[in-house]
Amino acid sequence: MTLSPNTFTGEYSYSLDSKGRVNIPARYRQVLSNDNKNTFITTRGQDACVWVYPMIEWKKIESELRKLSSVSGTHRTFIRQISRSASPSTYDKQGRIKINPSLISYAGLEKEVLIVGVVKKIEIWNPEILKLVDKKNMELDPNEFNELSTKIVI
Amino acid sequence: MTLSPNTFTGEYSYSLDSKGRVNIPARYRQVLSNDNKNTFITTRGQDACVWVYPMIEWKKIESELRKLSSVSGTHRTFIRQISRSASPSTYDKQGRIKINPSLISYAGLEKEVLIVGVVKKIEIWNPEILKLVDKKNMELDPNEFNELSTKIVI
DNA sequence: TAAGATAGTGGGTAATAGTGGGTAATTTTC
DNA sequence: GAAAATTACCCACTATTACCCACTATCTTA
Repeated sequence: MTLSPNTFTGEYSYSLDSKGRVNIPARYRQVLSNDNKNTFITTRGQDACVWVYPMIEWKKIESELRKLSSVSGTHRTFIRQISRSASPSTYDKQGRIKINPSLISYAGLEKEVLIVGVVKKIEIWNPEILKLVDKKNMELDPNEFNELSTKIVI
Repeated sequence: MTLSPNTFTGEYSYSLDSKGRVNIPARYRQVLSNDNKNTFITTRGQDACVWVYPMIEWKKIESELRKLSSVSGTHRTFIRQISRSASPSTYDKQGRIKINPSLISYAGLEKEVLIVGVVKKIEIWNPEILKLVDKKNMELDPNEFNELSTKIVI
């Protein structure tokens, strides 16, 4: 099976163990390009979840951040917010990465987690929370969906 | 784990000891390029924190300083401000650098400090103060902030 | 469907990282 | 130039992490 490199789709139900480790689905590891060196960057998602970027993808963000100036207060704050929660994690022989305690509590993760591929990155959710967020979004944003449909054809 | 050299992300809670030393997280030391000779430059941050530059990165700022006439007024003031309180510090065998008393009082540091990687440099905060600053920043500039995040992160 | 291979989970242990403090060397001050 | 203060260097203890091994479940293939 050869899909586009560094592209993630589908969802998987996995478990977060007592040491804060989660397995990255084998399917996802298989599509990683070699220049990622088996490393992901975990960070806070916009929603209440953990975002997991393949290293290569994160480096693009990093280089954009490097271009911002520390003279501007807004830029400084922005860089800090994005950067502080980002930390690299190379997966072990069993394919697991470590999630920081602060990210675990931010995303409200418990033993059972849902891993969702969202094309360029991976999201890790507490399944209960995702259910709620989904429900809320469906009700709230019909306009945005319409707007999206003008941009993307499925 | 192979990240870009001299690039810092993530946050760590460490302690400032009675001799004014703080540990530089091992992760940060590992990504330092060799030409830094284990040396950082500490200086006043624009916000109420201590900025810690790898020596190489600092040298770029120094060369900006030499070109003073060619940069804008605000930039010039900015550079002068951080330049005047800058001092080098090589970390010891345990990976600790020394922070000047004047910087400690400027940043209001106490025993527990928060070390934040902001890409090109490292910030050292009193966690209480950062919390307040965060809160204040939330109220500022939501537009510019959103613009940045849609452009860079999503 | 049986057997081998692959994937996911749990836990033990050696190595590394962080913290505190002592002492000798160096610098500062009177 | 001597005393005091500061600094640099070293050692030791503890907590944390990374690495490894083993077991079970699932998937694949003959």
